[in-house]
Amino acid sequence: MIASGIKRGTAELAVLSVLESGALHGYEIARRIERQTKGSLRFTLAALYPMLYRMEKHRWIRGEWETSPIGRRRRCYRLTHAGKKKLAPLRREWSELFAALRRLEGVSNA
Amino acid sequence: MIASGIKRGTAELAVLSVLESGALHGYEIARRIERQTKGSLRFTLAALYPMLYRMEKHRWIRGEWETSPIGRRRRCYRLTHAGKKKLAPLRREWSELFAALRRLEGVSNA
DNA sequence: CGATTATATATAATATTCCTATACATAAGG
DNA sequence: CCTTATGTATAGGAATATTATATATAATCG
Repeated sequence: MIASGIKRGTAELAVLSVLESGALHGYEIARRIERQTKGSLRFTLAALYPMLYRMEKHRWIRGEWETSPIGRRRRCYRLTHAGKKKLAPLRREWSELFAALRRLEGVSNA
Repeated sequence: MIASGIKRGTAELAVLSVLESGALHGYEIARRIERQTKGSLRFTLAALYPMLYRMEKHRWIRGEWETSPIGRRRRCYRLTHAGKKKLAPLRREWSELFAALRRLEGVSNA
């Protein structure tokens, strides 16, 4: 797993990315991030929930309570229009960071 | 410039990277990072100095007071053996983070 | 000749974002 | 019955960046 100090700031991008393909609830968001990154990126739920609340406050996502097939209540989040618009510049900024670190020879060019 | 939330955690890698090619003092480290990344990555000196003290405490760098040609006192830092050994795994971890974000389609594959 | 910019280091107060620990509640499997 | 999985939620703390401030000197510009 990638150390906490290094992955700092990635949660926002990760959440927006996994929500792009459809609505998910918090617990499932955590699993998707872990699975899709093959375990490299992993967030505790204690980190994820406050992040989701912040993002909802910013109007990038919107949560709705629903009931699962077995009767569990859970909060399902979907990207808002503002959230979709936020993704592109966020990705650009991350790409720029990677380019900057490559220029410092901080990471490989592969 | 890349926003603070995103670049969080890069300072350590950036400092080690610019020190790899030779000893530098704090003020110059800040300039090198900014110049080499074409302004993408920029740290305030108030962030850099405590970072240098931490890294010296960890024995990754060692500082020595010297006097510049015009008589200014400044603290010159160079990588220690431990600091050089730290760079490789740190770079691997950052590469792994980039790969993880690409798998989430959070950034371009370019 | 005075003001600003550049050089150089240092600390205090604050913000953000992650962590561990804890709490609650239910279902499924061994 | 006990553990693991499913779900959401908050408290307390750690790490790393920010702005603001302080000190001190040299160079440059109007």
